[in-house]
Amino acid sequence: MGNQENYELKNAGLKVTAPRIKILQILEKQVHDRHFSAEKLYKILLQENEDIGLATVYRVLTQFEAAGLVTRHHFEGGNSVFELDNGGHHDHLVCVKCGKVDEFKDELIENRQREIADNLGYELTDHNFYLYGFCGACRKPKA
Amino acid sequence: MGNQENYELKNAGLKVTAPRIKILQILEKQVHDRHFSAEKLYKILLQENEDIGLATVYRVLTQFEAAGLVTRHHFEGGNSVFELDNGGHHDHLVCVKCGKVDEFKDELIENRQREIADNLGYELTDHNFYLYGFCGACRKPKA
DNA sequence: CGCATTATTGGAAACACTTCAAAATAAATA
DNA sequence: TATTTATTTTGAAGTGTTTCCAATAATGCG
Repeated sequence: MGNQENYELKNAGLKVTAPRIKILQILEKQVHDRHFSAEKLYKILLQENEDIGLATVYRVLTQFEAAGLVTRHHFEGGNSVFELDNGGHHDHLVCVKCGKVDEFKDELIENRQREIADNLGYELTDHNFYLYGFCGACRKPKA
Repeated sequence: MGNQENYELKNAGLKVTAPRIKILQILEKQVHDRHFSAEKLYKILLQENEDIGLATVYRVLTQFEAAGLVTRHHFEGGNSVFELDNGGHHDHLVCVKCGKVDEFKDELIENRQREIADNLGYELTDHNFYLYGFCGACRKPKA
C-alpha cells in the first residue's frame, strides 16, 4: 500500500521514514515559490504539529540532494535554499531587491561550458550559474 | 608619506587603519593561490604577530568586497574564499577532488547572459558562474 | 597640534548549518 | 511475528560567519 512518497524514497535508495515522507510531501505541495530554506520548511513542520528537529530537516535535505531529489542553491547574500528537482536542470536569475527568482535554460551556455571545461582539461560534473539584477517590477519605481 | 595600500584604501572610500592595511598587504603578496579563506588569512596574521581579531578579518573582507577590492566566492562544499580583484572579471572552474581552481573568461557567455536577463526583463548587476569537475591530474589516476 | 566627531575594532553572543553519541526505528532474517 | 542489524533521529555540541556593544582609533576642524 505504498503511496507516492514511499515509492520515490525507495527509488532514490533511501529508507522510508516519517520525517522524509513529510518533508517530501511539503516540497511537492509547493507551487508558487519552489525555493525553500531549511528554516522555512521547519516552520511549516511546526505549524503542522510534526515533531521533527531542525537538524533532521537539514540532514534530510542534504540526503535528498545527494540522491538527486532536490538541488541546493546559495543565492548571493541569503541562506541556502532547496528546490525539488522535477522540471529538469535550469539556471536562475535572482532579483537583488525583492528576492524574486526566475528560471531559465539555455543550450548555448550549456554547450559552451562543456567546451571551456574540455579546453582546460577538466571532466565536468556540475555547475552553478546565477544571474543577479533588478527584476521588471523593481527597476521601474524611480518615477 | 602614503604607501601603496594607503592610497588604495582611500581610493576605495575606506579609512586607513592598521588591520585594513595589513590584510590588503597579505592579499597582494599572494601569487600562487589567490583564493583565500578568512581563516587562512587570520592564521597568517597570527604568524606575523598581528593582533587582529577574526571578526575583524571577516568584516574587513566584507568591506573590501563592497568596495570592489575583492570578490567573494562560495565554492561548492567549502568555505567562503576571497580573491583580490586585480585581473579583472573572470569565472572559475574548481576541481571537486583536489580543490584546484582555474580561471577563465568567455565573451560568448558574458554576452549571452545579458541577452537572457533582457528577455526576462531584468537589469543585470552581477553573476556567479562556477564549473565543477575533475581536473587533468585527478581524472587520470585509475590505471 | 589637540580636541570633537564618527567610524572601526575586538570579544562575546547570535546565527546558519553540520556533526556527534545515544536512543529510536526501519528493513532483513528466521 | 519476534529478533537482529543497520540506519535514522534527536538534542547538544561544534563550525564558519555575522552582529552587537563598549572601548579605541582615524579624520576634520580650530
